[in-house]
Amino acid sequence: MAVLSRHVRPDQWEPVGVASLEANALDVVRSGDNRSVIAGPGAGKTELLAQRAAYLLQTGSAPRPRRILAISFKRDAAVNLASRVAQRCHRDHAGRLDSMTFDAFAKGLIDRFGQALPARWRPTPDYEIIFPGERDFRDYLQNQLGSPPASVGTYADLQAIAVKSFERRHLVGSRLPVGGWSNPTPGQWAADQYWQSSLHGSVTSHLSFPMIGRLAELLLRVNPMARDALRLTYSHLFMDEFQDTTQIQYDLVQTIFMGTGTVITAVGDNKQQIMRWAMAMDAPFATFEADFGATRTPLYNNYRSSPDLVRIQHVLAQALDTKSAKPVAMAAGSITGESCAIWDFSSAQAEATHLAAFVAAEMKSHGLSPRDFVLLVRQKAGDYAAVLEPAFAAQGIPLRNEAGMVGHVMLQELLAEDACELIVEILRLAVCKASGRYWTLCQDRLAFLRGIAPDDDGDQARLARELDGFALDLQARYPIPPANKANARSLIDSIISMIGRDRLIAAYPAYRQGGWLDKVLDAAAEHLHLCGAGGVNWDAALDTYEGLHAIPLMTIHKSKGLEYHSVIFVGLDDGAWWSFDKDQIEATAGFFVAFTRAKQRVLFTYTAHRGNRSKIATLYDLLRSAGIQTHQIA
DNA sequence: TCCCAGAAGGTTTTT
DNA sequence: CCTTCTGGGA
Repeated sequence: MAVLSRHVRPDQWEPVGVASLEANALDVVRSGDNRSVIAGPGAGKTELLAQRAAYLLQTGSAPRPRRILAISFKRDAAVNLASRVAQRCHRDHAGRLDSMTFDAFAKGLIDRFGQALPARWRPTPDYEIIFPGERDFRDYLQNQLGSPPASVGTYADLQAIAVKSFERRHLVGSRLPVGGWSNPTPGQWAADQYWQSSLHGSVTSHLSFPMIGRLAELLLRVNPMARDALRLTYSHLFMDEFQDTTQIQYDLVQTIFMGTGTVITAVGDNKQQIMRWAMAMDAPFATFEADFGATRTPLYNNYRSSPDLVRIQHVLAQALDTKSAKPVAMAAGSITGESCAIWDFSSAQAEATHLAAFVAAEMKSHGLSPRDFVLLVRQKAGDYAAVLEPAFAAQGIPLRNEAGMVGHVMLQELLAEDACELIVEILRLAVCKASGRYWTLCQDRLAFLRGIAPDDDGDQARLARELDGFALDLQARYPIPPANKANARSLIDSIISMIGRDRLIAAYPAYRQGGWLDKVLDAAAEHLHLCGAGGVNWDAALDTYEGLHAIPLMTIHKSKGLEYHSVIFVGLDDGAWWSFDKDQIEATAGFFVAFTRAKQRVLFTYTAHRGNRSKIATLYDLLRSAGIQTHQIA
């Protein structure tokens, strides 16, 4: 791959690392104005941003020392974009892309400039972060609020505030007034009381991420110096998954960048908007286009799914947006027979047995791995896992509930933790036979943690010797995986002390707060000892640890952005889709997201035992109108 | 302490 | 849609 640090002329720039881009994508890559890119599933939205970053950096359209800011929702999306750009660009170029989550961006602003906030809104420098579940708005509203002044209202007015919408509507519902609310409603008064006690009620302030977002917006509104510094720093802004942008995020971006020369590219798919219930804006694209004079540019290609699945997707897409254009299927189909069907079962038990046998048979006959399949559910993954897991185990296929808890940490979260990744890499290096690539991985990571430059041969060599010695020692002490949790924990502790706990905390700010690092390490120990049980060897234990040969089970929401050869949606019934009437568009969007994860095949299962199919009849009608058959299986 | 009726939850990310 | 929690009363 061409990795150049000198500039390329814009007219000579070519996309890097992909065969081609469709015309509109290339247009967006080279654009110099604000764009909202609406693109369906599999259109290559992240790839478009990666190519645009490469173009701007390599042609000098984002001129040094100015930078590109890429804001994502989720950590993995932010990391994914950064690594794609790093693959395509010289280190000097890639280093001018700041790819981060919205929350990391807002927190960074508060950490840098927060002390410049007016006293009434100023958090302590060592403020703590409050996560959902660590606060109780019900208790606050019912028990901790005093009586309001007569000008605000009565005690009964306060009790009338809905607990469920207090945070969304009052606490972080709108931009914060610099001098406080001048004529507060009962809701605003209660919100202000909460703000003041969170900021000034104890030695350290306690803030949630939505609150940090609101404070960051206020900070930049009242502090033109900080705001101008950002405008000057960033020549370009990317926003991924824009359909799920919240008002808090939008307001911050608007305060910083509206009416400036910073060029914004917002990318997403309004047909995949499934977060409105969690504060996402109603029509973010239209608002953005109106406020920023952005041009809408759709993408038409689908690089993910077979032509037959793309055809069915289009039927669903039209239910969400009558004007949606038919995508161009770019991937080939590989399934003989039905690429989509509805399977009826007499019981959840029969369903589990049959699905497990089906997956096992498909793996065998078509050389597929369990990771080519996904079991999707609407909600309560644990309930489904309880029935499906034994059936798949009977076929020799482990099932992994991504939302399952290991100790106090969700499995999916645990495996994505930096500390956890490092531990696995070091274990692989030390105890596995084919450990080649882990040497480079560990060496790079440890060099980063210790601040050793890539070209510092002396220190790099010393690090390599230390790693080598540590690996030999570990091999000798743990010839087989640890048999109990205490053993696993002491193994992990010795790895952590080699890495350097302080260095870990310094490099990853998340470990600075609370007992998160210890929660992660404890969960890692628990998981390691469970995976090593039953006298398996190290390779097998670590494969299980990483879920390499397990079929994943997850909710639709967790599957967003992922893709699989075959999608098996378990439970297409009224029970699972209880909220269907509340917001039919959003529910159908969820259905669309589930369907569009598949590259080759989608199966829906139903059993009357779990519920009817009258409330969601429109979903069944859609499938029927796309020619999909229902089969009574067992 | 138990029972009952009505309310609430479920689908999420983030250092 | 079904399950679990909550508060008030016995």
